[in-house]
Amino acid sequence: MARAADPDEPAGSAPRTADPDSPEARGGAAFVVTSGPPGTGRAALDRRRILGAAIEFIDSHGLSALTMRRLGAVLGVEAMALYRYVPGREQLLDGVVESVVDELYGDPDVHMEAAHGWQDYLQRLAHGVRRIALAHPELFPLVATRPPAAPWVRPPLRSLRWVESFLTALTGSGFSDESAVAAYRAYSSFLLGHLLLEVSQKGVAINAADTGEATPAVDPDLGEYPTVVRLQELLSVDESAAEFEEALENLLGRLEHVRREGRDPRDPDSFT
Amino acid sequence: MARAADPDEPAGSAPRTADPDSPEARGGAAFVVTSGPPGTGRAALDRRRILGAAIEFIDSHGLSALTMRRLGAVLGVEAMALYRYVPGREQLLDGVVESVVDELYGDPDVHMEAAHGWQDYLQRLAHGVRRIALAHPELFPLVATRPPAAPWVRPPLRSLRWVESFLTALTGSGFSDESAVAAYRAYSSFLLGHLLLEVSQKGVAINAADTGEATPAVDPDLGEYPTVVRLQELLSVDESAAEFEEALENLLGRLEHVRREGRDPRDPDSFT
DNA sequence: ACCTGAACACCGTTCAAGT
DNA sequence: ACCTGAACACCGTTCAAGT
Repeated sequence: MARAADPDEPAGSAPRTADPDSPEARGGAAFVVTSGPPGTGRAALDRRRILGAAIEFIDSHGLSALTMRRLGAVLGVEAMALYRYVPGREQLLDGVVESVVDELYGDPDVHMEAAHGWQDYLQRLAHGVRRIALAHPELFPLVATRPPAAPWVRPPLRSLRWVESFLTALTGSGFSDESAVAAYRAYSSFLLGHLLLEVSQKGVAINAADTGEATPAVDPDLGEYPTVVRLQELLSVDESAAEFEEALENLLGRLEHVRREGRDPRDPDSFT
Repeated sequence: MARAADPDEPAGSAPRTADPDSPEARGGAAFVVTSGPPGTGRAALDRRRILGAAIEFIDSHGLSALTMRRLGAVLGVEAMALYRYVPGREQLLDGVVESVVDELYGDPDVHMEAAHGWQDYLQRLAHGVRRIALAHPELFPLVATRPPAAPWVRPPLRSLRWVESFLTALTGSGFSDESAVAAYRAYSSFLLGHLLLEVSQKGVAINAADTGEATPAVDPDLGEYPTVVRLQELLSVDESAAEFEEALENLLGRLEHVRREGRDPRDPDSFT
């Protein structure tokens, strides 16, 4: 009988209280990660292992549950040991984001450079980023939202390696410098908007301060919004994949226009 | 100067200079908000006043600095007093987001319904949202990222009132139900992607766990990225306003196409 | 009716100390 | 060389108590 019965709250947002007695549970038994055969988890600590554990932890418990102490527990170590490999929690998160974005390099469907033309390249890159977003829905808001290394680096393509790859592919395919840069900007905005909303719609707590709460469910007084009510079924249909495809093709078409004109896409008749 | 909250300093734990007795200094003098003539700050506490103070606080100190205790201090009250008006910190943030989004209703340039046609309406609405984003750069990531009331509500147009307004305007202007919904989705993605990136580029710590740190500045080994180096100046030019305009007009053009065809915008020849 | 004091169960982080 | 114990300065939140 740890706590007195919750006084109210129909949708109890009660902070998860761990059994204060059990020393095992100190780090939160609910957060123990299956670590393979006994002994496996004892591997030497290093930065890569820590980042990997953090990613796994966020994927399964949400960002807000990630605590230095709990991450240590998952790795079989006290929180303080992590500071030998990572300067602090903020930098840990930066490392996690970098790590996740770098997964793209291991993606066999996304080869650098444009062997089959720039449109093919941007297609594969976009789908690679989308795969990452869907694989780490709890993490993608972080990718979208952490301050980039430089002001002109735009999430989600937030590593210089990808910016370089993008720009060389385009300038090497007939884009002027100006239009390559403009294309980078448009492409980033497109990816960020679509993927952030797709990931959010998937119902994940796309939330910087995630409470681990379930879906907020429908709303109270829908009576005031007749059109919303009438279209509710249409609104609930998930067409993300097709919409992503369509918007991507539209964007590529626009960029092709820009490329052929060889000038700035803000020019009024680039899109007439 | 004045960041008095420094928690560390190698010199060990010499007794903090701040007088622990003084109730004034408890919340951290660095966060005291000028509250007009003496006595003004003592106004009766209520939910609206609390939300307003929270918005002001986030605008000037960043999200991560917002603490129940500090917010209480700003309002001349202990943190515990806030719980009489707000269930907890998470719900405070939800209220803040709702509050900020509702600023749109007070915007004289954004009237509901489409007196001058749907394109004019979507134009004004987009610019209204953009004004909000730029007015509250520290807050916009929260608007973008908090879980919406229902899965089909898409930030940044995250109030049912605006969804209703959007959908009735479009269905009343010749859009089929399907294309009105598709337009809502495309419009949301466009706004979210562009504004999140614009706000981030403005250099604000567009950061859920903002450290109050300065800009990360340029990068280390730029030598490996020759194209980035060559285009760095172009990359640093801020063309956000023009890019927003261009992308918005392009989107509206696409939607007009969809409207005239009266069918799904995913149809392949909507955009040829 | 409205606010506070004191307390609880956490945090991130430091540092001397153990092995 | 690598990890831990203990401590510090915070958090959010509860609840009985004050006014």
